[in-house]
Amino acid sequence: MTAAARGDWRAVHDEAMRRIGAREWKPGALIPAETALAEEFGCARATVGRAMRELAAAGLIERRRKAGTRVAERPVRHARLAIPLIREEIEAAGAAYSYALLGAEERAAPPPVRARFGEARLLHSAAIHFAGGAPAVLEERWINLDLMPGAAEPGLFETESANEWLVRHAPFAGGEMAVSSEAAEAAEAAALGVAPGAPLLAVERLTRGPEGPVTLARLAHAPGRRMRLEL
Amino acid sequence: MTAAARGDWRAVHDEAMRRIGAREWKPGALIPAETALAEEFGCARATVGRAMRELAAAGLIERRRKAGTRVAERPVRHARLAIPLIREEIEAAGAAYSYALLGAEERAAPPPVRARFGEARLLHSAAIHFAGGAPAVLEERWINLDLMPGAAEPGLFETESANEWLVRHAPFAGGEMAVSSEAAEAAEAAALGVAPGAPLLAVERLTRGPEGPVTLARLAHAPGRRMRLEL
DNA sequence: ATTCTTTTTATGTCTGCTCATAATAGGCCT
DNA sequence: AGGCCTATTATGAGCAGACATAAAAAGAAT
Repeated sequence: MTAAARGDWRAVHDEAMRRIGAREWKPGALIPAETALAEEFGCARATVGRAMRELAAAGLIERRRKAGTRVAERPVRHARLAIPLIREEIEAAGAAYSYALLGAEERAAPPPVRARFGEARLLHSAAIHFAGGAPAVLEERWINLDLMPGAAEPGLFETESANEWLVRHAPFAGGEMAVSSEAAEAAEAAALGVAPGAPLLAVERLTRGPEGPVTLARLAHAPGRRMRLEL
Repeated sequence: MTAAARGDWRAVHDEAMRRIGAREWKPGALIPAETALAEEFGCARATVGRAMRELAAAGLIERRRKAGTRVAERPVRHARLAIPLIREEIEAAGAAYSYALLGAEERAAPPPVRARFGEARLLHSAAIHFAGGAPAVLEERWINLDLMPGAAEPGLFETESANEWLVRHAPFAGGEMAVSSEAAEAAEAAALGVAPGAPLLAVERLTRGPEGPVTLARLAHAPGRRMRLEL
């Protein structure tokens, strides 16, 4: 019969997922070829292919030409973290957002920063984000002026955070992020209004454009703040 | 001419990405319809569709039937965190892995845990993961015995961590994760061999199967450990 | 037996074409 | 104006057939 309707590849996808979950297709084992599955489900090979592509993207199966498709030995699970603007994050929590720039100037960077940007001219900025008047996040940032010369304009980050300006103006091609827990140093503690040694959630984020690294930011979150991810 | 070769949709994808990055297609603006792009690129509509589907999945564009495709106002960026087994994470860092079970028993859970599992019978377990002999991660876990009755077998987690057993046996349908920075409490500090109040990276992870919540884990990472994500 | 070459095969992708679906836009009636 | 109905249209999905590509398997040559 006509099959199709409103989601044929999804039916294949779900059934395959069920079989994997039910161990009908065991971890590491080969599963039938696309042509065989197409015949079994009474659909075109492309439709099975679509379902399998989604499963592969989710890490549930591994596919190789000629070798065939096998169930992932250990499904590599991924968690997704939505990266909101800090302003939106704070406003979503129902608190009033405000922002204060501590400084922005072209400056020579320390070696660990230089290592990522090479010989580029760099703008350094520091700022605090407040939630309901209380300091929530301390932001320290380096911006590649060779790639983003517009960032050097004086007073640019007085009212809008560097992050928001960059989101609107910087091309994006990828990046990395690292999260750790660190004891607040004296300067950080003073800026955030917490005791020295208080546990901060430190997020370091390097953003790359197609032509190279654009910005490196370190966000120190005050104790009590959480990052939520989905998996 | 024949075009194609090894990735025609990828060429469309990359060119679209370039135009978005270069603001040739402005945020919020409609972009040409699939048919128009297909003509421009000299390929089939399905090929353009494939490229656009990937861009939509990446959050760069938003598509609606009839309304057309528009560039996302503010590209929702997200970072991907690969969730490895703690053993693999430690071994990948070049340290010797070992593991000690502190206890595993059926137990009544405190209200915040009950809130997630409802009336299910729960197994509680606690364990430490060592990297090169030094405590690295303290793991406290609740397992839904109604969904995973096999977890109740005595001695099961003596040599293999609950996490590894669950990865192999528990069906997976989704979950949530939260990361925060917390000061080590007395008991945690003693178990991890750090000073009370030391900054720990606390990861709480709830894993759901198709029939309900399977396990809730809290991993307290010793100071100095980092979580790396890609964006 | 080992190494090189050829065949085979499963996936990856493209093309044209058809139909389905959702939402807008326009027309019609009150 | 306001509300309802219908036509239009961009995306979503499917099918059959074709060719491309990578890798395994089989065969040939040393």
